[in-house]
Amino acid sequence: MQKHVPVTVQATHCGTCTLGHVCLPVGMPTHEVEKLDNLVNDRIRIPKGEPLYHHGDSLDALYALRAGSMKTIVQDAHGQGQISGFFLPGEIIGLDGMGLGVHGSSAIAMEDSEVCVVKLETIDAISHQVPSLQSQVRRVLSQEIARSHQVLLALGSMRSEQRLAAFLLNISQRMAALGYSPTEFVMRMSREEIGNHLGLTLETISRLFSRFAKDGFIRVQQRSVQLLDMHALEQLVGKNC
Amino acid sequence: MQKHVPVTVQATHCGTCTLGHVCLPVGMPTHEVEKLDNLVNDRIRIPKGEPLYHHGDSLDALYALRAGSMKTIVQDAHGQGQISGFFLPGEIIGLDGMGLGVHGSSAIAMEDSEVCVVKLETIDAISHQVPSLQSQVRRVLSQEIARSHQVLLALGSMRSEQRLAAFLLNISQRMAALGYSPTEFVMRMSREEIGNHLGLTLETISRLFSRFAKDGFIRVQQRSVQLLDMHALEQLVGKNC
DNA sequence: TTACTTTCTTGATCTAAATCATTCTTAAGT
DNA sequence: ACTTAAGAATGATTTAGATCAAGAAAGTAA
Repeated sequence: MQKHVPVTVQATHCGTCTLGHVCLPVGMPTHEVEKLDNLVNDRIRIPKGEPLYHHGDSLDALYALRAGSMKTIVQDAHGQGQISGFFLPGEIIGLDGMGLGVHGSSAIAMEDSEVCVVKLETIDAISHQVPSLQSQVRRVLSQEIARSHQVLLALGSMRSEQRLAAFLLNISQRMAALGYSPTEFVMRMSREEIGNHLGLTLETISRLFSRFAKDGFIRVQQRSVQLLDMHALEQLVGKNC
Repeated sequence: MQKHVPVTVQATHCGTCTLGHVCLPVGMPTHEVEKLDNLVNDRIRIPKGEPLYHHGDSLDALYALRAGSMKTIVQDAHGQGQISGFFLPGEIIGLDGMGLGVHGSSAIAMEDSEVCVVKLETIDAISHQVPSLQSQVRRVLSQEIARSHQVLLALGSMRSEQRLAAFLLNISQRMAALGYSPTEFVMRMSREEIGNHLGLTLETISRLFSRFAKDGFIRVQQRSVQLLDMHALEQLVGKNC
């Protein structure tokens, strides 16, 4: 399934990776990060639209998104799926299904992307020398839980406009963490994908974008968004009425 | 916040606990489970309606539900929360927020309950002797992710009747895992709580129960439910039309 | 028992968002 | 450039589920 294009010659180590401050090693002291040289078993390039893995594939590794962006889709038995998350560089993919050893979702590249492959057995091996690694893995796992709880909150108890506002603010925050502008960014996903993720239709998303723009909250041009009034968006999410 | 009622005298160990086959030690060889004697630091009784922890409380342990049932609530900034999950004996609570060290949700007992307290540092300490413990923790964490992805799927892409059917089947499955009847059980939660969890109102839940009963899928009497036609419920969840 | 509270059911009405339908944009291929 | 296709905006209509409202059960306390 996967297109293995191991970028071997000049293998990047966690110690030298520019994403260290947002990826798996977040918060680890520098001298510990340096011990993670052999953590990444492989790096894979995934062309736009191609899967990193599919629902049902067996699993023995997790993936750190190094470049590009991906989406994960939870498959419904007989229907089309629900997009459970969008991923930006430095974020970890493939955390569900670690229990059963089988992926519970599919991961698709939204643009040409590259991931670092971290095998579970490698994690266990390295954590003999670097005990804090285990807690790092726990951290990203629990972050993923917290993340999906936030989506749950949106889907379960927010109205359409609140969902989109919360979504935009979330993207903004993650862009900022990557060092990009929190107020101006290009979204890699279509209206339909946003709608799917938020439990709405593409028409509703489109209308909301227009309305937010009319109200002066944002400026939209295709997939590039500019947040003009983040406070208004925050207020929108906050109010339960 | 917590009512510590350490059941000290005859402390129960994982090795002798009857929930071993569904709880943290699932799948571990017996001789390894025996080494978990000191895993449980404490046991706490939580009376009905009382919190085990609250959103924002600092966190240094996770909890294994030993008896009773609990619900976890994700708090919205200004409004009331969304019930992110219902928990049965043997299930692990408090997995979100492990990253930040702060609980991202609140856990409330739905009936008089008892939990085993497992401190994170104890886990790390014991995993020196029992290396497989780390992967057990990873397993429950990723299970929690998978679980909340299922809820996400329900909230994002199912109609009301499908959500309730999926919910009933899920409870059924977990009751079966505990050795109870999969077709006849008493639910600890109110219509309102079910509705909240599924992103619906209590009226809708009530109407759906009535309709399912009329259609011969189930029999309901207050909170005790009997699944008469599980196949019909499965079909209902499956069809996307 | 009675009174009282909480939970549940059922009906009537309303509304947010879905669906259906059409035009407009932008991008991609020949 | 022209042609075709995919994505997006916007209007018209429908509908699933919310909201409003009123009783009926069931549990609890006096």
